[in-house]
Amino acid sequence: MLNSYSSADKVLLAVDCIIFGFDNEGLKILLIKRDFEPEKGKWSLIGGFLKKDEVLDSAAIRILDSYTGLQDIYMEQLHAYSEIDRDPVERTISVAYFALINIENHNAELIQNYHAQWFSVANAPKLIFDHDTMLRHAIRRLRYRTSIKPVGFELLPEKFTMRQLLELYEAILSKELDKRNFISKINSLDILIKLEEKDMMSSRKGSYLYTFDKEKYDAKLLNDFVLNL
Amino acid sequence: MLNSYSSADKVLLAVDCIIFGFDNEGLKILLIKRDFEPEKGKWSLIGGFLKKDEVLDSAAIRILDSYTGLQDIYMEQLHAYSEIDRDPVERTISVAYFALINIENHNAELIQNYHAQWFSVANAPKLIFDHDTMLRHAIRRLRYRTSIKPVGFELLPEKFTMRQLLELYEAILSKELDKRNFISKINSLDILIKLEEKDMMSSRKGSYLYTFDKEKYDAKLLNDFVLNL
DNA sequence: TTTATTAATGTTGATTTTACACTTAGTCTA
DNA sequence: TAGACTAAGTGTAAAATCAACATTAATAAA
Repeated sequence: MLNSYSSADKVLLAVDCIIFGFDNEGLKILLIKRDFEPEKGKWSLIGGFLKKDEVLDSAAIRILDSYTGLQDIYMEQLHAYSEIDRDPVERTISVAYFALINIENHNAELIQNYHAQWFSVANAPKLIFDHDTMLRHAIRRLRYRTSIKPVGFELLPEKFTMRQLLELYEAILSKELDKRNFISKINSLDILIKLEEKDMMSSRKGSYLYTFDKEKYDAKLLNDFVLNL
Repeated sequence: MLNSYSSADKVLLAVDCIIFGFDNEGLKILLIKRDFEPEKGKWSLIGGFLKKDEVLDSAAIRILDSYTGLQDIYMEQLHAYSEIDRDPVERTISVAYFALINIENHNAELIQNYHAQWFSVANAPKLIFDHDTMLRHAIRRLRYRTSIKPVGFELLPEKFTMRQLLELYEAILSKELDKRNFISKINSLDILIKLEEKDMMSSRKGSYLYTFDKEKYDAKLLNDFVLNL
């Protein structure tokens, strides 16, 4: 009978995380060198299995924390992957999540212990199973998400310059943007605070630091914006 | 050990389908009156369990077919829902799919046997479990999807009038659209064939029938469009 | 042939988007 | 301390797109 619970099959459920970071070299992902079979020694997304009494979102949070030591991170469910032989060991359905982290904050020691490593998205190694597909989908989703929600800031330090923000969007979209047009579009969203403070690292003149004004953004109770870059 | 397959928990995986249809009354969904416990007699999305050697997409196709007799239907995975007690009988994770069907094509006898029924999306009954959430998400996704891909046509007959197309988009977006602006935006996509034939049902004058030009659309090898209505 | 009904069609002003280059501030060095 | 260097900061004009709006056309019924 179609709807009988008892006769239905149970399956393994995994969670794989596409962990994005950003630095002055561009958009990065955190990968791990598998130290167990199958595909030992190959590069892989960071993942784990769902526990019986755990919600998918929590599993993703747990897995991210265990590899990076980070909490309170922006994560979003991407898609469930279920090809029969996607994992050669055993039938496993994987629900992919992507995370946006400030690359400076992760626990370096932890990721070293796990043989994890940051790779430029542009020239990441071939990944195991269907992880390349997951990554491709994650980038597509990231482009969409950053065009309607203020989540790009998750990838930057608390205080950032307009140039950093510009380069972040350029990295996400894989295309060059016009500086002046970009700045005026960002300013028209009216969600940044321009600080007194300047960043003196990048130039003699120094450039103003900005910070995302979450209170103001939330107070608008608004629908998503449309950021056409 | 975190990555050991054998010690990981297995869970039940369900697939629930949000089946959209459209007629002159507006956007509809197909619901079923549950004839088993729990929540017997309540309205529910159409669903079933994933089989051991089945891919999620196939399960969704199988379930849709079994309730409507339809094949070759546009379906898209929506999201995986995993709240611990979402199904009170047993821990079940459900992957929701939505389907777009031409409402005239379904097998009426089949859906009658299943006590399935079409409801206006606008005033659908309260659904069991988290199915209301799924429906809400499906509508949001449908709005997005139809704004970038030519999938709205899936909800219409092979041949349709501009008025039908307009009313479809109005139903999807829950807002009125300007007829002239709508038509010129649609025409600028250049993906419809205007037939000689007219539909004489709706008026004395009759209105031209159109059909979606899939060949032309595919031939463009293009990225998604942006339909700003 | 008049009437009634829905289909079909274009223009204008407003807004948004794009393309584009010079000045400024501050540090370094000669 | 003057001049050179470097990235930051800033505005405008032309083009494209969007939004608002009303009349004529075709046909069947009376």
